[in-house]
Amino acid sequence: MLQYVIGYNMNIDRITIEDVARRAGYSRATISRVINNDRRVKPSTMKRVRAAIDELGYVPNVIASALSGGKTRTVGILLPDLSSPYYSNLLEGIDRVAIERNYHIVLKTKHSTRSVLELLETRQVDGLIIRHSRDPEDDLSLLNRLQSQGIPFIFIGKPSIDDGAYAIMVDNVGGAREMAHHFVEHGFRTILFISGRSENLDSRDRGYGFRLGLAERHFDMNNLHTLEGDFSRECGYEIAGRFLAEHRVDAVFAANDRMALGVLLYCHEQGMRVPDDIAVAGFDDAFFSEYLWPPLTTVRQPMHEIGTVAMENMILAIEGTKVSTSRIILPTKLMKRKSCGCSFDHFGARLQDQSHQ
Amino acid sequence: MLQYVIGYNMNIDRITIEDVARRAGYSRATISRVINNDRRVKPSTMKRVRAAIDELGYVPNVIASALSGGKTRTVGILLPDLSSPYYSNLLEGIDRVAIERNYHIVLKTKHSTRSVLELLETRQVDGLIIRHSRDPEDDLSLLNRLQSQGIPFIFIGKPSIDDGAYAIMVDNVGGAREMAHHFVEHGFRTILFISGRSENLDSRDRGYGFRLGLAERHFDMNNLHTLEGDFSRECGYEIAGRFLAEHRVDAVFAANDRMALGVLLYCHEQGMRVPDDIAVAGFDDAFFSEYLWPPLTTVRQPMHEIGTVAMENMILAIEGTKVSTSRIILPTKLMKRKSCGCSFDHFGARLQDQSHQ
DNA sequence: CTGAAAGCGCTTACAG
DNA sequence: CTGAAAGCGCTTACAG
Repeated sequence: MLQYVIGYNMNIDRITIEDVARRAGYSRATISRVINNDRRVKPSTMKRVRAAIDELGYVPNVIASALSGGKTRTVGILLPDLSSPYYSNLLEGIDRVAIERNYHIVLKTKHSTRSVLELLETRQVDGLIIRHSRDPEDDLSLLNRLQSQGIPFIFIGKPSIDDGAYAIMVDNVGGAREMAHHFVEHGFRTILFISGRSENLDSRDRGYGFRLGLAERHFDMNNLHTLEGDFSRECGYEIAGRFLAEHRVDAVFAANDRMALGVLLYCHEQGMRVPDDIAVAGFDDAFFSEYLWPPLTTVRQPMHEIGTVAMENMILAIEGTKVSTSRIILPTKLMKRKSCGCSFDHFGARLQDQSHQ
Repeated sequence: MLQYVIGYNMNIDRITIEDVARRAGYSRATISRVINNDRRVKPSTMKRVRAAIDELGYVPNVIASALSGGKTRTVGILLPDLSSPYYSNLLEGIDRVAIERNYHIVLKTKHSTRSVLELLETRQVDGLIIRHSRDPEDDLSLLNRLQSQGIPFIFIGKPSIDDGAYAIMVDNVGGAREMAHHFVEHGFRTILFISGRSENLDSRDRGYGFRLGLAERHFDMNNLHTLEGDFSRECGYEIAGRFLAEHRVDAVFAANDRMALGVLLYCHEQGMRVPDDIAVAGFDDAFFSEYLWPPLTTVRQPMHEIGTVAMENMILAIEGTKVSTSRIILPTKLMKRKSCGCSFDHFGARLQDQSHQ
């Protein structure tokens, strides 16, 4: 039987800074300085202390360190929610770097702002990576706290505050522009673009990039129709229904994959063949996109890389390194699949590299 | 500009146990006892102290608590990996309870066993929820540590050690049995079952349940063909190719969704219509299954509920409550979608409830 | 460049 | 039932 023996301090005599001090012949203070890379310690003692640490296999107790004002080697990750699998790649990227650098990550969702404040107050985390939700108001008290306490934080996506907050973003403009070029290569003459809400920054950038790309290829802009959606599947379905009943276009580009999915569903229902009768593409490369029928051509956000870059920069900030830029924009990748008219077999992903290039 | 002001203890004078003690007119020891629900304190002082805590809005510093042998209100979650979105619902379930009960969760993957040991040694976590990977060897040193230190741990799925370890499991037998009944209702006379590896416990249970269910409905077992797969998409594709080229069956039941996906791909390639020419079903209700074409009939593992139940029991264990069973089995749910021949519109999920019931 | 000492905010035998 | 005191394992001004 599993025994819930609790509370007894069965200390498997852990090696402490005291042990190292004795072994190395220095004070605890010096050992601490070596651990924290204090430049004031003489190189030779540094060496000796390090040797003692290795011999004993000493690992600092971050709990004690945190309590006395040091670091915890832990960073908090704040996500809008966990219900959808949208963030698994992001998390994996973050985790990869965490493992490499021996950091811990504690996961929080937007529902627990109070709990996040507690993390900060008690110094349980050294920094915060924030993927903000739609509505930025939530973050305000949090941001104040972060700024006043001088705790490093990094946004994933456009930050909800302006003044130079650190952020990792995605090249929405470039991604949509590339899609536009690809559409023109396919020879599409009439196109429907379904945007997100007009106030949404991602959607705006994607719309801008798409128009830019079409213009560059001398597409007749009179044949580009634009309708405003809200990023939901239902809305994609509805707009497709409303528009396609009366107009005919060669292709639809939705500002995200969920709306593209809605369009696809409408087409199936109406017996329109994709891509033969009409091409469809989206943006995000969401978790479901390659499994749709037909597999969805889309613009991949490099979520994994966003995670690694965010975490790497977080660690730099925590460890006090000056960072030159406060914003980093990562390139997207056009995922050509069947829904735009490119041809692949049923294992799609496998043959991805064959087309164009 | 974001300022990385680090290391300065800008203590926004946090309220400590000392403040509460003064306010309530008791010693720090007593306050601590109240916080930890020590039964020895007199009800009346309990009341007074609680009042003081409320008035001051005091929140204990878990870091300090941990250092002196108390709890951290943090539980570690150990996952095989984060690369796939398989665990997002599990995480969400865990998180929901964590929020409710004011716990933190720190996320770890199998690649960082050393780092998990560190968490345990320094008492950074009060307990561990473990979703083990295929190969249970990894866990051994970890398990020893857990048992010798008396730290509560709970497995998701069949545990890799036998002796009564706490585990939350899924009713593989019941789920597959229900699928068998459903197959018979559809009138299938010849069936191919693709199992997982013979040593895989999940696969065995599913195979057993499926045969059981067929037998119960007087299915002629001579018309059940069984082939061994390995849970991969490629293998499902291959086996379908090998078998269906020479035999004809009414339906295929794969022991997991990835193999069912492989079967689907093969059918598309060969121009076999699903479900008209052949029905296909899987097990898991993986993240992609409802997005396949046609949407895949499958057995849902209640991942969200597994998460909540695991976390709830973890907290019980941490807080020293005796728990009567060490194993909990949660029911599955048959997700009837188009691939088995049930009919739905393209929003599948929406109409789910209409059939049978 | 290094050490002695105070302190971080709790918990828990030990007395009473 | 409650308090005084020691201690958890670090960090960091302050001296030297």
